[in-house]
Amino acid sequence: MAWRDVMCGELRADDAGRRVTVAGWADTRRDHGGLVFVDLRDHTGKVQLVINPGHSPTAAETAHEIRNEFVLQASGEVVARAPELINPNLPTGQIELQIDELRVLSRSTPLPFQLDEENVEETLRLRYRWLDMRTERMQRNLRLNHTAISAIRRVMDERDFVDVWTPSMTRGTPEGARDFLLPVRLQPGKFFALAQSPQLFKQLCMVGGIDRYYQIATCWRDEDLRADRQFEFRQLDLEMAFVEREEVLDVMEACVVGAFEAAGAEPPERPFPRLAFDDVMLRYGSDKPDLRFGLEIQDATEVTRGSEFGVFKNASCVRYVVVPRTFSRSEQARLEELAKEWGAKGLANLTQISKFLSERELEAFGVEEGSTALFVADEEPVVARVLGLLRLHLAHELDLIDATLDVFHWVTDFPLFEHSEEFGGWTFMHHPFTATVPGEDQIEADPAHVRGQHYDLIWNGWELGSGSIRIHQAEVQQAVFRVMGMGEEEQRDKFGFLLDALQMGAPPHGGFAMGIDRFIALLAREPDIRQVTAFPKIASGADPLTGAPTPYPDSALQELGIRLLETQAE
RNA sequence: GGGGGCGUAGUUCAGUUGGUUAGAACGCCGGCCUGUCACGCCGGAGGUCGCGGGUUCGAGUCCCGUCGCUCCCGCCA
Repeated sequence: MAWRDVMCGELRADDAGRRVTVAGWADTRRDHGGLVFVDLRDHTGKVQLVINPGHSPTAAETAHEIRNEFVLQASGEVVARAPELINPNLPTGQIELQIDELRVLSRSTPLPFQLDEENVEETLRLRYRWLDMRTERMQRNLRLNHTAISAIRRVMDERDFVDVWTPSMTRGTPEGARDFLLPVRLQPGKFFALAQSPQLFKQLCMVGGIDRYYQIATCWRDEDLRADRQFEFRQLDLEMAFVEREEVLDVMEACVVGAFEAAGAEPPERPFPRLAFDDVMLRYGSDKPDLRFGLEIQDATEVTRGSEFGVFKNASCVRYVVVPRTFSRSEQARLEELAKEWGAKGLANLTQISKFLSERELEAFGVEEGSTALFVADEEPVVARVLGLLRLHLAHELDLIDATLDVFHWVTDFPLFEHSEEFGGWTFMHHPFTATVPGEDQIEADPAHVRGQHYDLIWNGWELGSGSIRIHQAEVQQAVFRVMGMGEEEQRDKFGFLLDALQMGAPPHGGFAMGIDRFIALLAREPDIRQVTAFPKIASGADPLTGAPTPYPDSALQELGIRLLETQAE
């Protein structure tokens, strides 16, 4: 006999009279001594079981044993409830099951936390994730995860993308994020790296004539964990041959809209706005600005050139935000303290420095009564970053964000290179495979001003992902490597296979990679990706469920040619 | 590597200027209960106040250290 022939949440008034068998978890029991009520739950919902000793004495005897989260199988007749007994809070509330057979399939010890309790400490939820997964929230999130990915796969299918599997164990990329290293017994002293992304493999697929590649690819990066970052995460990774930027953006927008529709949410309007990097850095101080609120940054550098105010006079960049309220002395001090934490030398309030400023300057700022202008003067990147973070901080603190909005936009026209203090030279801003927006001849002549055909997708200030049109000519790729200070030998060593491929008939191509987990967290209205991940790690980098990572015996390490430092050995 | 927050019963929390036996709700255990649906009523068990040290006649409360969790900065091509 089948374990069940109907799901708990499916029964309705017109099922009255049917004899059914249901199975699921005891959500709540109300034991009246004689009569016992049990709300039986599965992922579709709950249904009330009525166990009446007059109707079935053996079932009633079993019913008194039931505790929370026991797994039960129950058979009986679907009975319409009398009008005064209907429960309007339950979709199945018009009926109940009059039970004549009841089996306990599995018992449960008392739980470490109650499933309906809110604010349970997350580490405890993760330690017992199998319980947490029974909650409506986690059921909804994990199913949304599936729904969204299914919708995206449909978009990919419709557009003739081919799902190609690429290796997880690959060659390290020391320039990027920190690699997870993987020692290998057959090659002692050498390491694979877990793929940070399938970037180079998908480009090789283009050279290989796949034409349109995609993959829901797992990626690994050994960096600190955050609300939007885990060690391992999934990307919608795609690449297209013979393609222009707009075609890539069109595919990505179709994926986003497709996922929204599948989730039953109101999709954002297409096309998403395209904003230039220089523009967003100036106005929002970030390359992933949250556009759900204003507080735009204003530039004052022209006006303050030659200012009497020393702080302004000596700064290469002066910018400010106007906040529609005033701040107390202590509030101002707190903001300045934050600005310093973010790297500014100070945070000037117009009312406090006005006596140092000229008429011309004061007029140019034109701040209204009841508003506050906050200035940062420094090198341009510092000013942008600090005001960008200040803008976000104030928006949260002053509750300026309309949480019902979904603002998608693209950021385009990124610089190809940025100057690196750390390396004392040029380094790429996103990755070194991005094609330029004309001006290949400028790559070496004027690296500071070369723009890459790179684009980021932003949702409410979260970077969902990025892509670019790639370099498909070996000479151009080598020019980029040279700007980064990479000699011929190093190029061959690290990227010889790519350069070889680019010399054997590489089509123009481009693509994108979107962080699926971030996307789904936002779609689920969750504050972090752990809430949409079945078994995430906590911020310390451990898995509270399995206890991983764990030490290994010396014998295993020896086989891999690894010896721990004394400080690490237990 | 740096900064902020938190840590009291199984869970979520309260705990006054430092003062007698550290409380509540839910959960758990026992009893009663045939129309409840967050069932109700009666009774009960349950605490290394994260850990270590200090100040004090006296510390959950103050100080120092440490551990854990968390958010942010750095980092994340």
